[in-house]
Amino acid sequence: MTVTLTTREAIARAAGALFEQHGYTGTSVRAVAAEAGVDPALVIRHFGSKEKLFLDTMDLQGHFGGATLGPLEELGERLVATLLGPGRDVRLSAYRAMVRATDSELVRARLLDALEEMFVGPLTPRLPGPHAELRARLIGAQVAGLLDQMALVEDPVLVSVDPDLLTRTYGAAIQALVGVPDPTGGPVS
Amino acid sequence: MTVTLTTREAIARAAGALFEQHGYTGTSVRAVAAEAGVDPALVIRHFGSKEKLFLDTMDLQGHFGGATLGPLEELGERLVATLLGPGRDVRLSAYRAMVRATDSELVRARLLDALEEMFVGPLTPRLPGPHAELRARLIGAQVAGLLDQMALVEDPVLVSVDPDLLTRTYGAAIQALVGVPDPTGGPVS
DNA sequence: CAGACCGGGTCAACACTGTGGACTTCGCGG
DNA sequence: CCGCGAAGTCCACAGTGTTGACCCGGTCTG
Repeated sequence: MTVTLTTREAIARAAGALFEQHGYTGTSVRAVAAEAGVDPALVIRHFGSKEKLFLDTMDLQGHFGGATLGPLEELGERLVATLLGPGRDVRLSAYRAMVRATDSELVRARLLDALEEMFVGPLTPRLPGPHAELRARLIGAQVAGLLDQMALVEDPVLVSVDPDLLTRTYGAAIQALVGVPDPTGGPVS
Repeated sequence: MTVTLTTREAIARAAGALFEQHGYTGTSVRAVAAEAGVDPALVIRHFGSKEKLFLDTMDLQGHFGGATLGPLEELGERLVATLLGPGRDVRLSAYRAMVRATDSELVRARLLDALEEMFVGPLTPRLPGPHAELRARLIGAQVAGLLDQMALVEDPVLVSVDPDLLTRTYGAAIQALVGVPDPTGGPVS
């Protein structure tokens, strides 16, 4: 319960909401300013540019927090389950806004950082077998692919399919890159 | 060798080049007009809007033409190999431009169409086992994920890794969704 | 043949964008 | 009390997509 709100916070809050809702190009600096009850030039003065405002506002980190830590046998399923679990809409919105803004090199760098921090870092030392780092990156790619179809393309089949089925099916595909067999069987079991 | 070029063709050609090079928001209608030696208002008159010009110009279809047709045992590898094969840069550029423009509902619909035409349609009747359609869609998601990391995020490791290794490794992961074992062994063989 | 129509092309304008610079106002330390 | 820096305001600039009015050449019709 923040009773008072510094203008900077007010701007950041308004920006976060609008960016998630309408994307990067879809929200104007003037709209953010209006929502925060502030002069447009002021938001630039505080954050430097619309791009920096976007980066300061959106945050992907921590969205897959503990999912890479548990037993390797169910890593695939756990990743998908985390993706589809609580906060799913926020995750999808954030990813959508970020990817659509990849014109910006800073945004690309941020996404790459997120990949390193969420997948490559935690997973590379844990994966058995050769090319562990490459496989960690490709696991990230698989997760990105699912996010893609759900958040960007909005495939109606995927967004409405039974989450458990999706978790088992796609989880098994991810498991193929983990290199540790899933005790529950293959994707077509 | 087209000796003469209708203005409409000239505009489309200029637009295609600029969109691939600088993306949707990165290229202005005025820039396209200048490149085509034409008045900005004319390109709108011919194509209706910048959005429609983009859609008329970019084309994803046929990029995975025959890859879904061969034997199922090597489908995964064949998909990745096709992706990385001749025309790779064009494919990546087109995908990049399309995804970054998914603000537009028309662009989303087009991407969804491409998914249906390139994966769901050809693959669903061929995949053995249950949930064939879902698995076909998820194969599309996997391909999209790889495209993502290469074209959008531009992961330097993935773009420079040995294509054969990438083909084998990621191909095996896709193969897990095909449901037919790859005779060459698993991803960590 | 005159006149109407019509598609292709030009020009100026609109409302909007992100951003920079000049200016005022306010709170605090010397 | 003075001054100084931060916070906030206002206006202007260059650029965006798009529109409407206009023109001009050819073709079909009366």
